[in-house]
Amino acid sequence: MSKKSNKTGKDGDYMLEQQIGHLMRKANQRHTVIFAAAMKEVDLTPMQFAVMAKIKDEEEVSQNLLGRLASMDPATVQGVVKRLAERDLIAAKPDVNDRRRHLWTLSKDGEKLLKKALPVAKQITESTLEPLSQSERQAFARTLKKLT
Amino acid sequence: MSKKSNKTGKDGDYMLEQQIGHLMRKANQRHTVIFAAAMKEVDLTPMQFAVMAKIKDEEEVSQNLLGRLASMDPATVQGVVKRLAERDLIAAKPDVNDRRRHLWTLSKDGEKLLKKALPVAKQITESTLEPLSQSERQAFARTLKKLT
DNA sequence: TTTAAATTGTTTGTATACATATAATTGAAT
DNA sequence: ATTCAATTATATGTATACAAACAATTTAAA
Repeated sequence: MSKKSNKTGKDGDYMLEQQIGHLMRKANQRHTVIFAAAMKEVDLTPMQFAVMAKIKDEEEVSQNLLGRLASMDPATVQGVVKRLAERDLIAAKPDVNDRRRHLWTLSKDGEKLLKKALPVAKQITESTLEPLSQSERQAFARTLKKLT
Repeated sequence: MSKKSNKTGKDGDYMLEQQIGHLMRKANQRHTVIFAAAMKEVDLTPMQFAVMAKIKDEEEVSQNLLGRLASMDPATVQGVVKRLAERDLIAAKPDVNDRRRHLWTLSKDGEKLLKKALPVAKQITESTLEPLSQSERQAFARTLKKLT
């Protein structure tokens, strides 16, 4: 009666290993390990790198906008920029038009480090997707975008 | 020359929104929101629920094994069980054969709560996958398992 | 058996992640 | 122009997540 592919076992049991949340979490864990290993030299976390990449795109960004661009909470982005600023990789100037805002930019060191980090980041994406065929990669990305 | 589907932009620029790590992170964020909303009444986080589901499967488990079963660090599982134990949802007895170990079991309250949480968890999986067709769901799960 | 190696659990420190609350400031509505 | 609402950044508290170091104990090896 019950099929082999049931996600809930014969007694309606919950099978953690079959749940999509668990699978996403584990895939993410693997990606995080790959990321940390590859970025060991430049010493950037995924979110630190994302923030720097976004500042580069925008040239000058307020902290909140930065968060929205990188899909981060205002409270979370606050800590990320704080740590990057402590390392003098980014710096903030006051916004003359809006005294609430900090406008973040890359420092010279930040630009230099990001230049080193960018090809590493591309390699990380490649390594993460390595177990998949080209068509699987495309389907995977398409599916993830639907889940956003 | 450069194709529309390039992940790196015309100047070799890094496009955060196209990177698989970013997409996985955002999909996970959405799942987390769905989880928290659905589990609001029983008040269990994803990891708290996973730990309880695994204890139910095993009847009695040591803390470290619990972590391995739920793909958690020993240091992380420590905090999760601590918080569940504080709520008297789980309890530990010493292992007579190995004095290093705690054997965790569900309490009466824990069993009762888990019984309420299990159908909610299934609903969470369903809601998370809702934007996908049946075949997309299967492909997605298969792909995630490859990335594990 | 005694020493060495591995396992179990704890602790500390760093980094997200997000809810909630707050102060400062800006923009909109009247 | 004044009040009200929205926005920006900060601060606090809880919950993962994992590296690194550690004490207690068990297992394996010599």
